Amino acid sequence: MFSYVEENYLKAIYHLSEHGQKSVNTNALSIELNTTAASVSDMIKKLSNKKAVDYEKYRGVKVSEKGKAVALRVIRKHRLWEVFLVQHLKFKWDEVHEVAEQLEHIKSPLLISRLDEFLGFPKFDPHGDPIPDEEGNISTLKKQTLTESVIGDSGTVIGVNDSSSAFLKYLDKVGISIGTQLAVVDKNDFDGSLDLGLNDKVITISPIAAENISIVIE
Amino acid sequence: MFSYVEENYLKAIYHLSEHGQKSVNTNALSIELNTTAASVSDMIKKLSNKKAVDYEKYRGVKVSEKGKAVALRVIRKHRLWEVFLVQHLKFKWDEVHEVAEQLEHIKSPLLISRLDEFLGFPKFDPHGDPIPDEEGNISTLKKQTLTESVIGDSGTVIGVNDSSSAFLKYLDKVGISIGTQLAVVDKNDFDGSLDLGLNDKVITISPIAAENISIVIE
DNA sequence: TATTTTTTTTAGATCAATCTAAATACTATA
DNA sequence: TATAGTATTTAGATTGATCTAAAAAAAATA
Repeated sequence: MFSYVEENYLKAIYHLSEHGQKSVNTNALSIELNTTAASVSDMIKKLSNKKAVDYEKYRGVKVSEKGKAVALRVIRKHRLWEVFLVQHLKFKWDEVHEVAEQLEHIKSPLLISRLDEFLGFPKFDPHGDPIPDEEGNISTLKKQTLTESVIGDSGTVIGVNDSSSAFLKYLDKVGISIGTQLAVVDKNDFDGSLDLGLNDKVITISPIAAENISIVIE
Repeated sequence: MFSYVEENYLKAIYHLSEHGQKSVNTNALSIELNTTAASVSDMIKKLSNKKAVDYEKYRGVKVSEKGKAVALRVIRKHRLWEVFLVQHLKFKWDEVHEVAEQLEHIKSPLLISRLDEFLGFPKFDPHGDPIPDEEGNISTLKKQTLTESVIGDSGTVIGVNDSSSAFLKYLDKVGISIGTQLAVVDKNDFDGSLDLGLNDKVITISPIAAENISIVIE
């Protein structure tokens, strides 16, 4: 139905439009996709004929409902593969993008539903971005770093922003991993450290660690 | 270096030539690749310019050392992904081909070496075909069904030819899975059943089960 | 061996995706 | 509001992969 290239255009339009809200101009797309404005113009015309985008000449472009569904399916695949790469193949969170860009175009609904199941139906990717479900529903929960959190916030760890082995080893030692439930018990202004409640105990982490741990509030 | 399409041609040439031995004719390739003889002619010329095949007009084509290396890398990826799909995503052995045809073209050496490690460095895919290593070395061990085995043969289970859930449940019950070491202790001519030694015990399986279990002799 | 049949290659076209250069439309500013 | 500047689209070409139809070579057969 949609080619590899068309899928990439729809994904880029969806992203640049901030989830399909505002319309996207040709130049922005040509930069995002590393191509020329002329090529973008051509492709938009094609996607418009296929009813995947709403387009008025010189006025920019938006994804249609149909195009949005395509984009969300591709994003879902991208993020599920990222989870697989990080959690099972020892990729660092900053190494996954290029490979996921390829894997996201594999066409097999069975593959993706099985992968989702294998991964335990994750709701966020290793960067903390939400994974759309099969119907394209996407969580509006926002990730935040522990630095941004306030006393009383409690939620689930969904990712880390530093994937050095030193940091990962530290996280392992203090008992934090993806999925860990925790609460911000206190913030110590004098040095920026945080007291976190996890399970029954309270641990203290440095501001540097806090900056690199992302949670979603539930 | 080589496009998706070029990789598929090299793989097809390698397969039809029986591991690069005999030369392959245009018509056979056009059937294998579901295309026309004219297209094949064009592409062979291109691959010949890239030194991936040895080609003389009207005389057929063979993979060069370079082309063989490409083909083996693609085959390696295909078979590793098949193992993943069957062992971790619950695919039946006869459902994997189409998806593996796509996955085999993902370009990332890191991905493949990590996948290999994740899978435990398997030597055979779920169809019993050997998986080339990173250097393109490929086992010459031949798979055989237990039906073809003779008394005294001992080896490792590398695949099953029936992936019905009934059969898989049966295998689980009798303690046979991929990787199981077993020996053919006896064959009972009157009903075709086999006595197998595995671990310390001896079990008897029907000729139907024997037909559907493949091993390699070590 | 001459002729027919089959296989393979070439010639020329098409399609998707891209490009450069030129034309056109919008926007900002004097 | 005219005009200079920027953004966008169109025109026309290119590249990779494919096709059909015709020509050429090889193989089979009378």
